[in-house]
Amino acid sequence: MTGDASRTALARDTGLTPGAITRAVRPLLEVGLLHETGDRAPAEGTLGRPATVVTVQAEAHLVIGVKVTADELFGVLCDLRCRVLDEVTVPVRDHRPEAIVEQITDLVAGLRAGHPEVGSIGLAVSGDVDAASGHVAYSPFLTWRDVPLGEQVAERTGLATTVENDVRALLTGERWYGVGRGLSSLALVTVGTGIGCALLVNGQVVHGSFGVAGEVGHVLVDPDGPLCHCGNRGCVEAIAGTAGILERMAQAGFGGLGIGDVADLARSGQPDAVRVLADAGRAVGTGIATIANLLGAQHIVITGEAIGSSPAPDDRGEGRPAGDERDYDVMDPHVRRAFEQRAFGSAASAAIELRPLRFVDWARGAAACAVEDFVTHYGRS
Amino acid sequence: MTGDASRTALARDTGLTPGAITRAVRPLLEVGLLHETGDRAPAEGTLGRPATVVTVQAEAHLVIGVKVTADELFGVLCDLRCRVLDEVTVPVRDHRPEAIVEQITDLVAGLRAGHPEVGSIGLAVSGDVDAASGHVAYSPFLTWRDVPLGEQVAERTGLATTVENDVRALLTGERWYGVGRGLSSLALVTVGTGIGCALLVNGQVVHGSFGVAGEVGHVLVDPDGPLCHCGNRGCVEAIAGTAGILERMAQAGFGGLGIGDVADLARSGQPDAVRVLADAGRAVGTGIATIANLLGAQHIVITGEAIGSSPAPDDRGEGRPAGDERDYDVMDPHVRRAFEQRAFGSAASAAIELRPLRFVDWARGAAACAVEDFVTHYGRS
DNA sequence: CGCCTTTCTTTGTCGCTGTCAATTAAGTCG
DNA sequence: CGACTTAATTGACAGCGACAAAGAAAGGCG
Repeated sequence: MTGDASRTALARDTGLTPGAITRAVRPLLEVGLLHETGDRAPAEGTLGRPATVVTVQAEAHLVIGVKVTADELFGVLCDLRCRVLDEVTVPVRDHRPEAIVEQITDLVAGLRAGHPEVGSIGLAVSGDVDAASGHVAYSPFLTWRDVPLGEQVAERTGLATTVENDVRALLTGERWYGVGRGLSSLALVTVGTGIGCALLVNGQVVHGSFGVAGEVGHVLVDPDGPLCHCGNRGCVEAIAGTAGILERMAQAGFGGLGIGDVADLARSGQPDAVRVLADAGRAVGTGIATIANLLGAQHIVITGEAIGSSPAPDDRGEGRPAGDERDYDVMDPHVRRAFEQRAFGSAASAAIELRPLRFVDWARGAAACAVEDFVTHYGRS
Repeated sequence: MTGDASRTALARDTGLTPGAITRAVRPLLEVGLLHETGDRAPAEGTLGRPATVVTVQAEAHLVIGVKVTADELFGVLCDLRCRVLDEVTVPVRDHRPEAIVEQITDLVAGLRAGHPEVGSIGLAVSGDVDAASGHVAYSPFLTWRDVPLGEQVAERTGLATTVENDVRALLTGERWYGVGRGLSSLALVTVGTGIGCALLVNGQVVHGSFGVAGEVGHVLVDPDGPLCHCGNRGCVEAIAGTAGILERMAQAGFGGLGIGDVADLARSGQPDAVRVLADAGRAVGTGIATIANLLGAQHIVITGEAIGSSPAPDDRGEGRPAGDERDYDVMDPHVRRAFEQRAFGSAASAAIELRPLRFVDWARGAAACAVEDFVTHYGRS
């Protein structure tokens, strides 16, 4: 799955005959998408002819991924293995579609300079995205409705362009290049300002019949809970989203705090902060258990601003930079306890994993969508 | 999708060339699985050569479906279109695996008599079923663990045998032969003793990584709600399952009632019954909204003992037979209101449909699984 | 050292599917 | 009747993959 394997191993993994592999591999070697490493495979000690390892020539085709928000554009240049070769951030001046298309075009031109191998673009946008047509049906943050973003960027750049919802793009990245490798059932939950989610079921990303899916943020946790922006009470997001947490702290007399301050207060034992973040953790855990119960998810990845961006959270609670938005570490035990309590039967076997998230990861997800498209459409049209 | 179509129509629907259809259809005509009706297709008024309609010869291959419970076996004889040709019910004397296999063998022999076209069997069992291997991993009601039911029945009867979880079997029947025809996203919710659910996502039935999926009965509705047998409080099933409803009525001083009595009381305006069933309806509606929010289900079918078995509920509330278990009609407005309230954005576009359910439908679902297996495996081995 | 065994890889042959582009079939309409 | 229209069939061909035999590249061993 990493792209390094002997032909025999490929035959075994794919269920095809060695002969079929030879024939499938040859043209790809010729165009340079694969190449043989000098390595002789399973090292020493074995009899017989040593296997020659073939691997993807990751630099043969480069892609650009862009995460589009109303404030900034995050762009990355990736190779076929979705390794980030270059990255750039651009503030958004004007978030009308034409202006964004213009800025994306410039950003792409910049990343593309000196890299003629760039062949496709992936764009990640929050909201209701129709990946098939490349249209952004509705994006609240950008205040867009039915924008043919894919077509426009493809026309301006001359590159094949894929558009996808941002969380689903992140899931795609994780599924092919992250912890989700080889899994056919995966849920990716983002915890931060909002509580988002993208789902992989039976090896396929769930898009939802009406463009809506994975709305774990609006799972009910407490009918007497705080009011959510969706109009209901007690949604996961109303309890565990940043705004909800700050609101409840303000009600307890702690106005004007940042989420990092709340986490710090909780770490130092302040009862209101401890209670509010415990409630938030239970809400997230309940949402995750609901996913596990309904879908039988094999693996659940939690990520988002609340997790932070460095691999291991600093457990000492000191030396943390000002404005740090991490609060998940405080919530985590409550998340897990609520999950274990509410997961039904063997649904509790789902593995929960934390994954720090940097902003480039969103862009990398977009790039992963572009790679996926390139790989699946290769050879056609 | 009903099996009646001209070759041209098939070509359009499948995306294949007319020529490919001709070649695909011919051998099936020869073995008698398809046949040409004399009809000339799109009736009058059109130019050109009239199309000849081909249709499945439903009687060419018959299947037997059996729903296995700890009390009774329900068996049906179906044709390839899953129309029920014969049905039989047998009380279960002894629910140990060997005894059940024995009874299934007898039941099959009875339905099979005089029908040499019978070629496969479908078995529907509640609990954790591994459809791939035909093993019943765990069935609480039958108190079975890891029973190789498929193998045993296949050996005894000499017929290809498919085993599936009962609710998923019902979904399969609905998906191919019921309201779900042509849909790629469907949720089937059963309301009665328990609250069950099976899900179709991206055209595939969700089995869950650990054999658990669709547990909408254990979605949280109210953290202060009644205790559920799963150990938590306020699950949908604890509030809207038959046992939960009766329990709450008993707490209000109405002990010893049946579910039909509760419904009748509610219809006559008795406040406790009205409240208890309204709570139940809201719980079901919340569960359904959760499915819609997470999966973007296109269509939701509600069925189960609570719906009753005749096509249209008798609205006058009189002349109902004693012991009628229908209570859903009282719950329905609350279900819909809760659904509309909690469905997020366009997830509310999901169509909700009621479907009366007779016990033979369960068996027919099992038959549908057998037909599905026959169709997909036809031509191999 | 040369031959044997083992394992990986390639290649020739074949069948299956499905496309493409005629060709044939069966109607309607003027 | 002949032009037109749509349906169905057919032959030629291409792609994919199975199967089996052959070739290649090692190590072991007499």
